[in-house]
Amino acid sequence: MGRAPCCEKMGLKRGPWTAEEDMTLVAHIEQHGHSNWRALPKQAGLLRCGKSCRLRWINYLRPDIKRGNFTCEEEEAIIQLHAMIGNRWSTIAARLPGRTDNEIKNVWHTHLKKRLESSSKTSGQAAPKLKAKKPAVAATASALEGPTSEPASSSPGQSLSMSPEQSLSTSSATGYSMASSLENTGSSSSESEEFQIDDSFWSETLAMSVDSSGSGMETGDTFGVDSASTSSSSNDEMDFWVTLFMQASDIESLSQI
DNA sequence: AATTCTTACAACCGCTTTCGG
DNA sequence: ACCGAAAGCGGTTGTAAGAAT
Repeated sequence: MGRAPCCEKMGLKRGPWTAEEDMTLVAHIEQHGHSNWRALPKQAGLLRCGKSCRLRWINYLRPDIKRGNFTCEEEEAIIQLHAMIGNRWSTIAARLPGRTDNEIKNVWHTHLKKRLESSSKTSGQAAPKLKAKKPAVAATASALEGPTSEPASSSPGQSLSMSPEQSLSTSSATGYSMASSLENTGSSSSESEEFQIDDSFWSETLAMSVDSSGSGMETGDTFGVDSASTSSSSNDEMDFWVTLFMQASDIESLSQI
């Protein structure tokens, strides 16, 4: 089937967004919504393709975006979730209110991954501290951030309600809690191949877990997701499995004592 | 002070999935 | 049931800013 080109490239602007474009996009979405991304740039008078507009809105201009450095809890959550479900950035992002899949992906590739790699090399030793991150660059957005925008440095406890005990007790310094606890259970799989769950697993398990989100576990609370609570049922189902894995990890780590 | 290297992040690309006719 | 359009997603790239030399 003939796939539609991602966008007509003729005359459309690319590259970094200007503050003016941002304001135009925000104003248009606030007024008309974004029911049709394809048509939106034309309606708003932007020389961008709809895809670019959508990305800019989702990753940067949305009012509920939380900017600023990731908290330890958030990083820990990313590491754990990634160990469980792999590169499903949008799913991970759904667990971290205010964070986008793109942002999480970037954080993973830029330092979480490196941190894990270096700590696995120096197994047992604490991962070397990464140098302080530069303050979040919000060049154009800073001009847009109104009084309603969340401060860049929201309180750690606020972003994730997962308690330190919950998040840290299950994890070694490397963050490979799930992997290590599974290995400890006798799983012979190596670190690289542990927890390779294909999509069929998730589709099957999610299909089986209908209504399982009400199983008494505070799944939403696990990561303090208020947005997730209003999202699709598939997120609830994912909640269940995420929580299940984390609890299993807890049990395993307890059994080691 | 100038240059080079490294890091962080915004944005793009292309594939897959979903939806409507 | 089929097809095409649109949206969603993850991988990758480009580049600005900071650090190191």
